[in-house]
Amino acid sequence: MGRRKIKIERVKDSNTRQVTFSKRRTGLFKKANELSILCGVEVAIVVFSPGNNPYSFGHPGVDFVAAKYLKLKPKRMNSIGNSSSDSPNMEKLNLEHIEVLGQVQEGEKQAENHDEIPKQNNVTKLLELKELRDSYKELQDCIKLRLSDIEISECLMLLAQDPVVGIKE
Amino acid sequence: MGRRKIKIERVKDSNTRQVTFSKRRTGLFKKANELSILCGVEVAIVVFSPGNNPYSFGHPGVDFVAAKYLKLKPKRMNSIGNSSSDSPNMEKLNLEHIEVLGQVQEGEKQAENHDEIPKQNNVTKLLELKELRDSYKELQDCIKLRLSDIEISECLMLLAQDPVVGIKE
DNA sequence: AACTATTTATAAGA
DNA sequence: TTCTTATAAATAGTT
Repeated sequence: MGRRKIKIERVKDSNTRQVTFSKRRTGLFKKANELSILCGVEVAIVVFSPGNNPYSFGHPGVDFVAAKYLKLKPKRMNSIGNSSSDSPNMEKLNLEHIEVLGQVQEGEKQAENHDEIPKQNNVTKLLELKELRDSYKELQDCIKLRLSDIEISECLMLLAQDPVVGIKE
Repeated sequence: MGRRKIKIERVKDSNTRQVTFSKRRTGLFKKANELSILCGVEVAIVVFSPGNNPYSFGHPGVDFVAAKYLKLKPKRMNSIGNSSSDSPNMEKLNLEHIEVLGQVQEGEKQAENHDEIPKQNNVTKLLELKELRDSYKELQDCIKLRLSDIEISECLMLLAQDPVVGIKE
């Protein structure tokens, strides 16, 4: 859409990135405004700049649309402690979650115990933070792994159910 | 941008309006996605269709960006929210927390995308994915809760270490 | 859902 | 930063 075609990937030069951000943010908000008028609909956008400054657009207002959207969300279910699933996969997944959760909490409890020891310097705190960070990393890895498993199994299932005859594109 | 130039005003024909909405919503989300990648920034969009159905796009997630945005508004916060300014370590921890949450939500989004593959016989799998998302949410909540505990305990420790003589601001 | 004539957005340059 | 402009991209009306 300019003098040259560009790949959609992070712009390397920080200055160019800021310029691109300004131009495209303007374009995005303009499009959102047109959409809301043409179709008579409510829209809200929030975006943080490369420098982490917030910019927003909303019709009739960001807060209004956000509130309306967030009201829809309370569709919460309990699945960890309460195995409402008959699926063996889910069962395994839940067990795994519980296990990881336990590990995380154990790590955190250790950190808390260290708190009670007469504090001397930042070394203890740093260790705590490191532990906590490691716990998060572990949890994150576990979640990604389990998600991959589910995704793969679903792909296989789709293929089995509905054999590929032709692939478009 | 089409066969003819149009005025930016509410499209009268209801059918045309719905078509315009679909096309432009797709375009808007695509632009938002490009912006977030090109500039490495966080963005969230919520829009309600002419039929009042919600559509959203977000990187790393609508809720994530919304929460970050809404946090900016309450200028007055107490203990937990402000603790970061008293402790460089806490700052790092908070950033890490945000990062991890973002990555988890990114994983969730992948699951959601698979959700949208239109297949009728996948009810069971879809339910599993739904539960998976819910359990992730629960995990997130749990992590947030534990993090609050840690924050509180660190605040108490800092106070014990360094009794407050004066409170700035 | 595709197609395409046009309009619009924008990348690079000034 | 703001303007210019060649070119890429989006889309209005059509099929």
